[in-house]
Amino acid sequence: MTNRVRRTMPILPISIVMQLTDLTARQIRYYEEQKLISPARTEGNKRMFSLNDVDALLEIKDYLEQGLNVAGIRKLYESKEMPQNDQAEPKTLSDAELRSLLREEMKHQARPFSQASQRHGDLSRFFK
Amino acid sequence: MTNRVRRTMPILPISIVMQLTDLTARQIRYYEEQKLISPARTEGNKRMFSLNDVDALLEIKDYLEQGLNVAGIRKLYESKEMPQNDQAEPKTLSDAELRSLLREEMKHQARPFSQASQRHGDLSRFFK
DNA sequence: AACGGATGTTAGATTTTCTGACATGATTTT
DNA sequence: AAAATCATGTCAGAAAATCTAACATCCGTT
Repeated sequence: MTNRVRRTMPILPISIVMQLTDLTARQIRYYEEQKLISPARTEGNKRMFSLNDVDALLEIKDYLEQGLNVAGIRKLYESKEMPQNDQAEPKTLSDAELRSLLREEMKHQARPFSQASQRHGDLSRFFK
Repeated sequence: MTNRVRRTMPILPISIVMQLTDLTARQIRYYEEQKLISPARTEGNKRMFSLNDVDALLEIKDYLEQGLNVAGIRKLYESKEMPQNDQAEPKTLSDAELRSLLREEMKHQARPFSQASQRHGDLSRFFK
């Protein structure tokens, strides 16, 4: 529980997140606009990122490099973060959607995404 | 070594350090002026703090509350940090190199750290 | 009472970040 | 091939965060 607090506490300004992820501010803001992340804001409206946010960004970056597009990543997250809500199905991907995702995958000869999503996402290794 | 990198990497703006330590900006700047800490600076001259810096501030706060004054704390540190191995941080690493190093480590599933820090600041309250 | 140490407060300058708009190269769709 | 879409670059103007420097204040000591 305390752990969750630690990793979700917003402590990093965008400049540092840029360094940590090698993403531009433009990219980070775009991913937020596309609902892939939801960084906190200061009273003055500045974005402030948690360790979890950085993990997510690294994962997003990874997916993009493997050929997925933002929409696909969003779908992944939507279906992944459903286990909470056991109402009906975790919103299954339509055939068309799935085909689109898979086509992207094959094009870039990427591994199945079950792997990538597990590899990254542990920035806490940076810190003690 | 990597552990040292993690804890010395400047990632926190003063506003966050204020929250983490319950110190005012004035206090933090004063302690720097008095050579108790040496936070990094951005290109634009903004202070950027490491986890070690925060630990140090918590320790300083503790000492002050116990009745020591700044001069006394400085003396303490001067005699404590005499040990020869204090050139452990090769100042030759560029920021880019550091970041790349850290990212590499992350990809390769770095193992947990072991080394105990000399300081006993309780930042670990916040981070794993 | 005067002094020095630690902190508060304020002002003006500079840096950082923000949003919004438009530009661009690469694909995909029509 | 033209048009549309995606992800990102870039720029401008505004607002927020931070900086230094100076002066003020509170509180123990001398």
